[in-house]
Amino acid sequence: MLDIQLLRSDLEGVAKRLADRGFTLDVEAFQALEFRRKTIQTETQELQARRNQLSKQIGQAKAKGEDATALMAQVTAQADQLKALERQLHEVQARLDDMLLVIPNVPHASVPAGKSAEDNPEVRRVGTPRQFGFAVKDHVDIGAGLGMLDFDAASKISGARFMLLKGPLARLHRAIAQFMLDIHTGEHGYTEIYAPYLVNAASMTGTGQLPKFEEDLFAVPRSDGEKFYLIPTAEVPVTNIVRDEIIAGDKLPLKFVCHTPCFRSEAGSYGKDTRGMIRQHQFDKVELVQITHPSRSYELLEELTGHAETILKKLDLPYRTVTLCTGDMGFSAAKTYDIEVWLPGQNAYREISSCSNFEAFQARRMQARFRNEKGKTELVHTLNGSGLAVGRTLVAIMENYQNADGSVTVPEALRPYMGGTNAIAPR
RNA sequence: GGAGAGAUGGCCGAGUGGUCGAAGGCGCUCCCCUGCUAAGGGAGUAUAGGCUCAAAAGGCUUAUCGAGGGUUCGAAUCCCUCUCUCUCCGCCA
Repeated sequence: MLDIQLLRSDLEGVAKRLADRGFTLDVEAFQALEFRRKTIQTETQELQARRNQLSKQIGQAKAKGEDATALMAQVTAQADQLKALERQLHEVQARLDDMLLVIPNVPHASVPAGKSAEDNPEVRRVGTPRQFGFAVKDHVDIGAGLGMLDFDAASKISGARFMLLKGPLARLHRAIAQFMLDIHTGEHGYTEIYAPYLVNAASMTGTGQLPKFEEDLFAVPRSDGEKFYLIPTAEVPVTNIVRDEIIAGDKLPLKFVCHTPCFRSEAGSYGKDTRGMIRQHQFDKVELVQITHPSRSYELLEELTGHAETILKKLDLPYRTVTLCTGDMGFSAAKTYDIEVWLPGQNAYREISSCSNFEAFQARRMQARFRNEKGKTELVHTLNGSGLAVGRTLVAIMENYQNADGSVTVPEALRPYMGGTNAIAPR
């Protein structure tokens, strides 16, 4: 959520910056609502002040044993009008809130302008794609050849966009997550979190998934008529740890790492990535979250992105990092780096991590604050990034470490997690 | 699933219809005293808004005692609904 003060003071400027990311801010509608709010609020508060004053006098009069009926009549006379105004004010403020909740974040000044993914500048490229002396297969064929990746069973059990792993490949999937958690906790100073996979609407609103993107989420009904939402990323439960909290300034930054399954309906992505495990309704991810002092959030975004990249370096997977341009950024982000891993089966770099600084956008929705140097409360900045998507890391390993005989070499860093196994071979 | 208790400021805790944004304590900040330490004395210390002001300072004002609704001239206090927490019983990985 943007600061309403910013909209009041620089509406045209905000509209212009939002236009860069393809969002049209309805300036007239905002101004009209603001004008109404101002008028009604002023009038309401005047009547409230009058009521409070008269009520006080009534109290004093009664204490002295005097007759207060005249004063009471005065309050009664304006009661209906006040009630009507309070109701209107309530309604206008709710509408203003609704409007604010669906306005995306303003891109940071360092974000390059652009319309789509094609305009994302590359920041760096690390590692060299391997030369294969044989015809490379994609992970679907490799998995089928191994007899350890079964989409038929998954579609029988659940439907499209699910997968089932077996044997050593399932273990490799588990090993990847364990490895990532160990690196981030042991070398990067993150605290491991285990969090709920079902969350309430307030949490989803806090991080920005609601109210605008409900169709992207899975939900389960509750007996009380409300619903639980399945988390689309650990960002949601983990960032909401600090919702409605005031954190001591010297505790910042908070650094959390959390491995969870992620559930996405993938509405509107029909036909995209239908082959393989690139785009699933359920996938695992190790997520990094930082809660920071506003003055350090951009510095820490670089650091966090580096933490995610470390995993790829340790796995010896070639990748590149791009800055998302204004037109390609997510709703809540002020700046995002995508890390893309090389997939020989697709002959392309594909997203495996997305690292963002949300500035105070989520913090304002969540009322997540800290006590600053002056002892005043101030909104924190929130950051997060995948460190990394587990399923896509598995894909990358299968494709980059494939051998001519259909086996897959286990990257050295993962062997301790695989009981010392060097390779996964067809059985 | 059944029965009961509770939710107040950064924290603890008082407050059952009137001048209560809220006693007291702790914590924190500043000052004083004391030749270290410890102790003592004083002052201050919630948040979010609105209007005003060129801006800042300031001034006026509203809301907030788990959430929402209601009663009342007036609600932390009374009524209703909901949420959450705790205790006991039952069930359970």
